[in-house]
Amino acid sequence: MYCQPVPRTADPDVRLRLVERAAAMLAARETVTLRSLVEGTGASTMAVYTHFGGMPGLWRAVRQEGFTRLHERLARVPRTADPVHDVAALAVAYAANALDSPALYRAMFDAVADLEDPAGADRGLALLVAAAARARDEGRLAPAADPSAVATRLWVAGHGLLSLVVQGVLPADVVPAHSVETAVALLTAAGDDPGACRASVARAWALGSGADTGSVGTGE
Amino acid sequence: MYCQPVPRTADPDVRLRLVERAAAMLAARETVTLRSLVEGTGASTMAVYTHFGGMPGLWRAVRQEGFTRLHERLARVPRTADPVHDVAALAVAYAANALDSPALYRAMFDAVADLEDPAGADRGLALLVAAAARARDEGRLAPAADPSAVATRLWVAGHGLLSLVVQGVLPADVVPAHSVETAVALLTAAGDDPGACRASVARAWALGSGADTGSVGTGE
DNA sequence: AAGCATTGCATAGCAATGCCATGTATTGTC
DNA sequence: GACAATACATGGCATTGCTATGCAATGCTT
Repeated sequence: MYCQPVPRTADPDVRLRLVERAAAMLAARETVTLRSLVEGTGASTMAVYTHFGGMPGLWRAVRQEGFTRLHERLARVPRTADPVHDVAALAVAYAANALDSPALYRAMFDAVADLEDPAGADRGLALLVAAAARARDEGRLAPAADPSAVATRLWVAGHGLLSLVVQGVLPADVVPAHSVETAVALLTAAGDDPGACRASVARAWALGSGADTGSVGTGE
Repeated sequence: MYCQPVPRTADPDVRLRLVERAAAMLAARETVTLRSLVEGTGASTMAVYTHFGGMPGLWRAVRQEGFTRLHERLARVPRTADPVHDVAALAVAYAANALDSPALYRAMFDAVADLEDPAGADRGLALLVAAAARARDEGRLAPAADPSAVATRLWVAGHGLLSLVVQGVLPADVVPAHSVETAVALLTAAGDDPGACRASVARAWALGSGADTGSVGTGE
């Protein structure tokens, strides 16, 4: 294969280009191989080795990019006067992110224990923990409720649902109803009033479909 | 590589041998390649193609075997007078199965939509649905509760937890506590009495650690 | 019982993959 | 302006999944 002699200085950031191209190929359902990845970028296969040390390193960077995008999306969720609504809104954004790029979501959790910056993946969860803590502090959850535990349960349940949807086991249209029921169960168990809880959670999902946080249900 | 001229008749079942060897290699954390798989079985690489059509077919058979073993384990869970306890006992067996062979569990859900017999994977869930239906019929859950929906929520949450544990994101020792809290929340939301529900679920997990259904907590 | 098609597999070789040794061009520094 | 360091292109290597070919054993047919 011939690579045009692109000037050295015109090299904004090969790392970024390669990671984004890998993510784009994932989204396009193309198989990402070393050679198919560099094809079209004007780079040779060695670029992958100088920047990532090999294909495992590239995948690590791709997963990191996935968690970065997830965090950015979660951070865009506005804070309202209803903390339980905000907890659910974070779940909506999480689901929308996964359904918008299911292949990337799969790749993220393919070897999620192997990341460049493991703390980066925790930052998203931290937003959920903070929202849960606010719900407790404002009296919606029981004073003894552990925000970290509640957030973890929500995240674990959401991940289970989305990983199964992303793999085609469950259809995408079950996500809202399933999420609402599970979230209401977990948050009610944490002390919230059942009726108020359902209202808050349902409102987040109703708003989520079509809002700028990304619509849920247009996945795959 | 030399393969001893084993007599043709002495061929109990190459399919079974290959699938079991693949599962054993997964458990031993060895990478399963076409050649490393057949090595030691006295078979050549062609056996994989005559029986499975290729490596994807082998993996399909391995996943099927995983779901078969899971179903056998779930079917061994005895039925007691407490249907909510039985629901939780199925969850205990499910978790024990996953933690006993984490690599197989990962492989099962690696492409779970691609199975020889998709209905085989549903048979395990059917046991959980039946237990939930009994809990409703015996008055533990609300009459309007949908056993299928309740079972699915339990399974989805359990899968989320176990897939994260199996990948090293969460430690295995959080499984019992997390499972109890989530199951109590979901079953209480379905209508069970909070106190009775917690007692039933906690008893199942207390018995599960060390019973012949397989101990939970000795994973990896 | 002899011929013959079928089945199951061993051998060997192919294309593609990830990886790396080597050489080379560009950049920054003194 | 020489020099070291960096970044990358080239080419080749081992391994992977796969398959074309041939052979041996089995079972059916007559």
